This record gives sequence, C-alpha cells and structure tokens, in this order.
Amino acid sequence: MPTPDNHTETAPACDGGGSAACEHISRTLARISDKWSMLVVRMLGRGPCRFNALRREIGEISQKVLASTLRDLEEHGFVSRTVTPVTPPQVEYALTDLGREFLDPVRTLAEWVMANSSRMEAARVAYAARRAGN
Amino acid sequence: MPTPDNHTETAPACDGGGSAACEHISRTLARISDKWSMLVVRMLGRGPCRFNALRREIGEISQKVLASTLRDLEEHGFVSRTVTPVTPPQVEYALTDLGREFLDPVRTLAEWVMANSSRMEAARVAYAARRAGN
DNA sequence: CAGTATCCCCAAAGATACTG
DNA sequence: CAGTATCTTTGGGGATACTG
Repeated sequence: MPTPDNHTETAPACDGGGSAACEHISRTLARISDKWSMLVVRMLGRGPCRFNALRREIGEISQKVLASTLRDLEEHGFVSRTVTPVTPPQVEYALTDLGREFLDPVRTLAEWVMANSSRMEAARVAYAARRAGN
Repeated sequence: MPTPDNHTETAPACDGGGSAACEHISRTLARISDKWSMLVVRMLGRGPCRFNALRREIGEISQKVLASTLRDLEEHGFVSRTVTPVTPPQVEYALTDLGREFLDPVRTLAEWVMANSSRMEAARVAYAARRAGN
C-alpha cells in the first residue's frame, strides 16, 4: 500500500466513499468474497454449527483453510465461537448480530447480481467474440 | 472445485441465494474486491480516463496489473474501452451503464461498512485481547 | 501511448501429520 | 472433536524489457 490513509480527503462519495473508505470497504469485501467465506456464512445462516459438521457440509475444504476462514470471520465480528469444555471438546460457530445484519446489504448486492447476471453474461460473450474476432 | 453445482437445491434464500447463486455472487464480489478494482472503478466514477492517466492517479500499480484489472472489468461489462486510432494511440476507459448501476448496491454495502466500522473494530480489538489473554 | 511478454517472488491454498 | 504445525504447491502481483 502506498501513501494510504488519505483521511483528510473530502470524500466526494461518487463511488461509495473516499479513498480511505475505499480501502476499508475493499478489505471488508475481500473478507466475504474469498473462496470460502460466503459459503461458510451461508451455512451458518441456517443455524449454529460445529467445526466438523461445517466441514462435512462444505465437503472439500481443508481443516486449515476452514479454521482460518472462521478465525477471520470471528476477528471481524461476523461469527461467534463458543467452546463447551466437555470430552470430546465441542465448539459451536454461529453468526453474530453483526454478521446477520451484514447479510442485509450483501443480500441487496446478491439480488442485483442475480437480476443482472444475463447482462453480465452478455458482456462476457461479447468480450470473447471481440477477442476471437480480432 | 469439487462436486459443486447443487442446482437441484431449493434455495432457502436465508443468505442471499442458493448455492449456485452463492458461487456466482462470490465471483462477482471477488471481481471488485481484489486489490485494485474498487480503486479503478472509483477513478472512473469521476469520468472517463486514459490508461496512463489512470496509472498516474493510482500511483503504484504496475502496467500489467492495471491492464488485467481493466480487462476483467471490461469482460464483466463494468467498463468500456474505446480506441481512437490516432498517433500516438489513445484509449479511453469509462464506466458502462451496468458499471454505474452496479455502484448502487456497492454503495449500500459501503454505507453499511462505514456505519458499522466501529463495531467491527471493537470486535477486532476484543479478538486480539482474547488471543493475547489466552 | 498503450499495451504484451517474461521472469521472479511471496503469500495463501492445500495435503498431511500430529496434539490437547 | 477441534484444531495447530509443517511442508509443498500455485498463481497473482510486481519489475523489467520490448512492440505497434
């Protein structure tokens, strides 16, 4: 990152925020748009779930990656982790209020994507044709 | 990708879509949440811009990465590329209608992020404390 | 000016093994 | 069960050089 923290900027909001905001938003988007987070949040949206249950439902994720995905989501306050000290250990993951509220704007975006997927697909096809043609 | 395409699913929409939709949305989010796309879209939101002007404004991006970022955005129909065959060559990039409309839901999400950044920061601090304490 | 072509590097994904 | 530790692999980001 270069000269970041452009906090003094006036933030024209022509795009959803100033450049500092832009970085912040980009980071938040990155958090949910990595390979697994959406899927995990989706599973947890159905209700609390334990580590291996989650892993089984997702199917092909490695322990390491699921663990780090959950850690990231927990760090950002979207997911809670509750340990019940029994044997064998039991750990329940669930969406927090913040995580659940976060689903609102995500749903808005999701709806836009679904509504406009044909336009995006058309653009993709047109682009491919343009490339092939050239 | 493993056994994906759970197309037969009933899509409870508890999270913004079914699992096929989830993949689709995740991919779209990924497109704008990579290291540079938001910044590029932000610049173009202010008006059309040429390659090197864009590069200068962003500052520390490499040619290769800016080119591929623009190609991706063009492929997805968010950005248009207009070549004026003069010497030296002149290429103008601009947001398409689709790109501009896309900013709406993104702005919604951006506003949520800004409104809740303190909660997220608090979660981050609490998480760090928990880790340090343990 | 606006790129493509090449090579390098590193962070993150993945596989595997081990532990409280 | 729920992870961490370790090793390997991969591909995106970056620097540099070249071209229409």
